[in-house]
Amino acid sequence: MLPQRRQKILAAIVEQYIETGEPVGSKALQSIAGLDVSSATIRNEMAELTAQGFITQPHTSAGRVPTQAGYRYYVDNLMKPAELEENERRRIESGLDYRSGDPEQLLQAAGEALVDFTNFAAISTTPSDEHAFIKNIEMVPVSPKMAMIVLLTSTGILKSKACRTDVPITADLQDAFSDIVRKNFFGTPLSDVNTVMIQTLVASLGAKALSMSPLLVTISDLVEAASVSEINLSGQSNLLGYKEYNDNAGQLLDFLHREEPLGMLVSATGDSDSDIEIRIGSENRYKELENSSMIISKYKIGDNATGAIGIIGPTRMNYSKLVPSIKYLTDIISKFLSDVYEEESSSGEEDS
Amino acid sequence: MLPQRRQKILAAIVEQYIETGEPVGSKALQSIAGLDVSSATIRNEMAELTAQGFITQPHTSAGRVPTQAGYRYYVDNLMKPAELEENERRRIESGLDYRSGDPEQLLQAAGEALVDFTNFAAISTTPSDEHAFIKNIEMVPVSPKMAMIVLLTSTGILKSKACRTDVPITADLQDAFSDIVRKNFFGTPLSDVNTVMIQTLVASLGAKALSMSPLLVTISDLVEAASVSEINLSGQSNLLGYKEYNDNAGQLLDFLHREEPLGMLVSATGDSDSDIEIRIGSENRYKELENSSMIISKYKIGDNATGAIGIIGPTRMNYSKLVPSIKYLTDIISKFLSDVYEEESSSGEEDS
DNA sequence: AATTAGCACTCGGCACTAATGAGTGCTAAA
DNA sequence: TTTAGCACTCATTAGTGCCGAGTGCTAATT
Repeated sequence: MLPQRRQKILAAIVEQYIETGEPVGSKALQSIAGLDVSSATIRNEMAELTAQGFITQPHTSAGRVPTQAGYRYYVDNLMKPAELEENERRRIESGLDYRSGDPEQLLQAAGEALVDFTNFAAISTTPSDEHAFIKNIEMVPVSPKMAMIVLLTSTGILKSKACRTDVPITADLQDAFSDIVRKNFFGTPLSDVNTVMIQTLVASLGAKALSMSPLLVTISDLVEAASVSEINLSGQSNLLGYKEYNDNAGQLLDFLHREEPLGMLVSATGDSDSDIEIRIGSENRYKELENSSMIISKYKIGDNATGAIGIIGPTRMNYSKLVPSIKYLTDIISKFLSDVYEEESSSGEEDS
Repeated sequence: MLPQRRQKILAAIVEQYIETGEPVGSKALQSIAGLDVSSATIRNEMAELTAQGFITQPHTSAGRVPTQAGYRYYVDNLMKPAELEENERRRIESGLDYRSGDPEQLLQAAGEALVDFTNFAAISTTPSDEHAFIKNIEMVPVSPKMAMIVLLTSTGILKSKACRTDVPITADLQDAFSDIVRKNFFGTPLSDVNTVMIQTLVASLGAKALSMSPLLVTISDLVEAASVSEINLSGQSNLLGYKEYNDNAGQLLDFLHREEPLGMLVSATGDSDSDIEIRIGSENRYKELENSSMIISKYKIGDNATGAIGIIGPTRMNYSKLVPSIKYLTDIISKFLSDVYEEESSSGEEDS
């Protein structure tokens, strides 16, 4: 635990640097930190802080800049989350007009809202729920030998895919299909649908197997697509503006463009007790992000389904403002989605 | 019409500059252009070309660079489109695995394919068809007072939206709904569905009006969403790498991020006789694009539905390679989509 | 009349230097 | 323990001179 005065100085350095982006010197601190000591005393303290690794100087004759450890200490011990103002709340809310019931769209919109509000890049995932089950499957003929299969899950995910059948689609075929679907798929957990299950089912169909097979395979594809939680990234171009990325912003954007690491980033959330997580610089484990921070928050639908939403930006970001903003957004999302999908997520359990 | 030799020189300048990005001087041209004349002669010709506005020099002691007019002349008169090699064709095709029958996804994938292939940004629109009609509407209950409405159009566009009803959803309600839908919407052109039509319909329902109204309004929303042709932009971050955008690439990305002008850009396609259009620099009418070129190509589904796909990049792009590539991609898209949706787009007309 | 060799000229880019000033660490006094 | 004072460091900026690629022009050549 740092002595009181040194804490004050560190906090002042971090906050000042976050605001201006310039290294902050002893003179400037004198007036900011509200300490009645001379710049020389502050310099001594700064020397200590430097020795402890909380701040550095970009070059000998410059002011100090927080190190990663400095930010970490600030976030953990010094920062007091700002209270959101009414108009800020409204600004966040206004971004997400929840017209369509589609969770994927809501999360997308939430991402955009964060982008607008924070001027950083936003990342979000659609809900994933290991207990999600199949709510409905419809078959819609679009041409003599072609049908659209539509899948709806208990978490509100809607997926569709065209499917070419080997035989013409008749009313009989449609009836048979909806029969099979009703018996074998309604209420089935997504995780239970796999290649083996489909093959067993096809085998049991006898004469109908030939005509049904492509349709059932399509269902399997759809379930797979619905199981994977999608990751949305938006507002990347905002990052260009920050001078900390200066010339090699392209490198960061390229990194963010790849899907895999993003998944890791988001899914890593969870070890912390609180549901908001701040990762500073190399805490992100990827060296492309060593100058970036993430603030990621989990949302919940009922007790099972979860997803995450957050931002990515330069380490120099206004943590004390952003944390409550993201927390607030997460609350809204949780509420929205729970309102729509929670009720029946439990009422349908009897079915499996 | 420029004299033969001057044409050769202009072509050589354009091609060399496209390749290297450096201003090209008289000496370099001597060896490239395959002309047996001295550099002095070439200089004279270059002076002429400069006077005619086809090339400029960035500064007095530099080589020449094509002007916009120079590119235009090259594209119109000198360029011979490169023959695509087999592996290039494969590279383009491999990008778009046409698994889902969704045109929106196909166009998205096609955009990505172009991004990978060209290293520029790609832009694409989903098909729009003034003769498109409603193929199917389904209602899927998701909770006691909540249903998902799914709309499928004759062009394969699938839209869905959650809808909260004022009264509990009963089997009766569902039957009534599907009855109304069958009678009033199946086969109806999208353009016929509007607020007036919905209101008239609601008015005619009598007792059922109250329970049906929100559902029908949702249909109207969906039709609207399906009518608007969506614009996809991808690969923006590729543009960062090009030195012609150097410091203000962010400005271009911001511009591309706004939707409205993009729509204008794509929809402006059409006056030309061929179905591929090249717009160089300020021919794009937006000053944010004065250093950019677009190559846009229209695809067709049958005779009615059309959309466009193309690329945006710096004016210094390899036109002779890109034009056939994009043409090829367009052909594939047209074929794919026509295969799936053309047949029934005509077979269903009897219904309205 | 067209082409070419030769030459003076232009100007961006690079390397080098000097001046500036913000900010530090250290020492000695309070 | 705090503070005033001072020498020192070093990024930044402006100024200077040189180099060389490439030009335009002129006069000679074909």
